[in-house]
Amino acid sequence: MRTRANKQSGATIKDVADLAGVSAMTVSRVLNAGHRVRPATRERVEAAIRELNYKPNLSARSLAKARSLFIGLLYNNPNPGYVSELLIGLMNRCRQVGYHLVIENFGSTDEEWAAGIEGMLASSNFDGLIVAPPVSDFDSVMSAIERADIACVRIAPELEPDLFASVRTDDRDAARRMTRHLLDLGHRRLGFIAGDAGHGASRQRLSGFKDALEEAGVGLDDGLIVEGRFTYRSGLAAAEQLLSLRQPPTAIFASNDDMAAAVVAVAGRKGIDVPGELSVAGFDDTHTATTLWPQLTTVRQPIADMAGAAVDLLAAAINAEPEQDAAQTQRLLPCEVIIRDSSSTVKAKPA
Amino acid sequence: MRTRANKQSGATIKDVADLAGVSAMTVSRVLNAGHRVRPATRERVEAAIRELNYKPNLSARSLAKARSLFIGLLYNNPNPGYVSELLIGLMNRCRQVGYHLVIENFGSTDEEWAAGIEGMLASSNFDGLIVAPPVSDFDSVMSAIERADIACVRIAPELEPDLFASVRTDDRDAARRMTRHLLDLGHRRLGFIAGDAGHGASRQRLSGFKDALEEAGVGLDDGLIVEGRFTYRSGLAAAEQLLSLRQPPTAIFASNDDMAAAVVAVAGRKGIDVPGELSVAGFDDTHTATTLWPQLTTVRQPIADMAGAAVDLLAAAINAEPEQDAAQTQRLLPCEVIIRDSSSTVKAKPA
DNA sequence: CTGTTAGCGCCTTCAG
DNA sequence: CTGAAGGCGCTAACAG
Repeated sequence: MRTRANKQSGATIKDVADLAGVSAMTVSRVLNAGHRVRPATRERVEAAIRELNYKPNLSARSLAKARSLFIGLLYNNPNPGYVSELLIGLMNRCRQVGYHLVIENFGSTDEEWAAGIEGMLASSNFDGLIVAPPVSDFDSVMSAIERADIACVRIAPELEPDLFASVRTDDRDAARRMTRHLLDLGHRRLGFIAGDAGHGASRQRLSGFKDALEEAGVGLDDGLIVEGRFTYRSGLAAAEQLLSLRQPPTAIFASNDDMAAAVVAVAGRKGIDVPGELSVAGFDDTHTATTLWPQLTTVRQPIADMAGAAVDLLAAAINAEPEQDAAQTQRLLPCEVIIRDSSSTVKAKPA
Repeated sequence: MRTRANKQSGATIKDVADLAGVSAMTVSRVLNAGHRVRPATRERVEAAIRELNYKPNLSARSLAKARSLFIGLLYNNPNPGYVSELLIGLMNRCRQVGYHLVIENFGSTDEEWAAGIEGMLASSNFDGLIVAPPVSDFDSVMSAIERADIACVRIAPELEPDLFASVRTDDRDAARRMTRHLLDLGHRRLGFIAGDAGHGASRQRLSGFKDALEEAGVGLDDGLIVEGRFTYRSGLAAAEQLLSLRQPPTAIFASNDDMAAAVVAVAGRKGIDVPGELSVAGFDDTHTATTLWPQLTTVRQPIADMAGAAVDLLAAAINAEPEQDAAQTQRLLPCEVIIRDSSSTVKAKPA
């Protein structure tokens, strides 16, 4: 016979109950770990579940619990690497926790979102929302969510950090540690390519760079700090500027991988060996970091961890009693410094 | 008071029925477009739906229809750009059609999948499966799905093309058109960097290149075809080889963007201007294509279209009567040739 | 600790 | 063409 998409393909809670000689309710209880169940009965039920390879029907559960079990992801991020890792992290954790993830994307500007968000909130029934940057800083979106009184977690928000729970990475600390790595290799003339000043992460990374220099008692040379715009092309210009200095740096720390890749390219054109004569470090550990040769020493954001934390936080918010709007939790996750081939100890330049 | 995750946040079918002065059944009918409903009644119902902003409860619908409304995506692809675009495309279409997408990933080898797939098929209840490459060519996976008798669509399969419905891009045609673009620019000495011969797309792209040459009556010079392995580093070696030729090509078509980026890098080191003295074309339109400078002329796979087609095909398969296992549909989608800054007309080399 | 009762919101089936 | 009854699988709420 055909089994495809028929009734319940597997066993139902009733089957398990019968086999275990208990009522469906008891099975439900061992499943949901709420009420206490006598160990012996629990055993029998669990055995029956295994034997029948019973899997609860999510639709039925969701219907009975009056929870959609759906989480919406509001996002719009031009960086595919970030998105895919985020999505995968979110989905994995969602699956573990029993939620399903639905993607929503209304465009790239606050205005476009403003047009769509209200309707979405009214018509979809999400148990909660996870908002990725930069949407997590779109005014219209966040206030619409607030009005709708729906559980929400923001990822890497920059504005109003107390609005909803949030998860973010510690970019400043990461930049500090990467800089220390460069210092430990013996470098003293360190160049830094910042991102656009308007970007919060940009400022954090620069601060971390300065922190490390200060801690190490290495003087800050403003001429060695140039501003890029996170693009490859801006990195080209910045690298050109730094490497044309009368006394060029022996190491350059770029605020993202694209700009670091540009540094490697410029060095290549100028016949400067990386990492022999110039160490290069990036930030983000994107595809290019390992694509490039030499592979880039860079900072890896714990995106999967962030995703997991976001789901957990959201689940907590969904289950929390609305009355107790305790202070919103904020999780700060550490990044990882990944040392690859683009950084090495200072070598005497064979000028 | 609190509306969060309570009962049904919005209106139910009953509310709509009451407002329209009909029974719930009638509402259900206009919703599901099955049975005929008198135009006048339909009107009233639709008005009520709009007025109440009614959205059917998916869980209830799924429960009643005995369909999970879940689609599993079996995937494992190291390329983040591909994954994220695919995911987004799939989810968007799924949402339109009323399905939910659940990701499954058991690892990167056929063996790892073999270990997990059976259990998954037994315990999850997907209405259907979409299988992305390279999993779509894992023997153990495909035969397990066949045994489980579950609806399935494969994306870009290479082996046994008739097994299940499938969607793929026409890489050969795309390569042919890109090559023609280069020929149209006046190039006659065209270099080609192939991917690993084991990869089907690789062979397709090379064939397309040869097709175009033949059509244009340009002789094939085997010395101008070198094999890479789709990696940046292998592209470096290939470019080095091509550009060291006594009579180097004036244009190089690489089988993917990473290798094309490597060509640009090597040209840079050698002081060869791109596109002034050398035109470069890639394939895939990945992030690097636009990150790089000059931006890469490349081929864009219609990934979102493929995703949409895959969902549509799957929906059809799910709703089809199992008896009528008609010939499996295969959809072949055209790619787009994207002309950017890395290709231009031949210029006299200022040797 | 466990069972009973009564739905969740929608759709199938069968009457009108 | 439309309505009434019943159930999908599960879990609250209340007994015992």
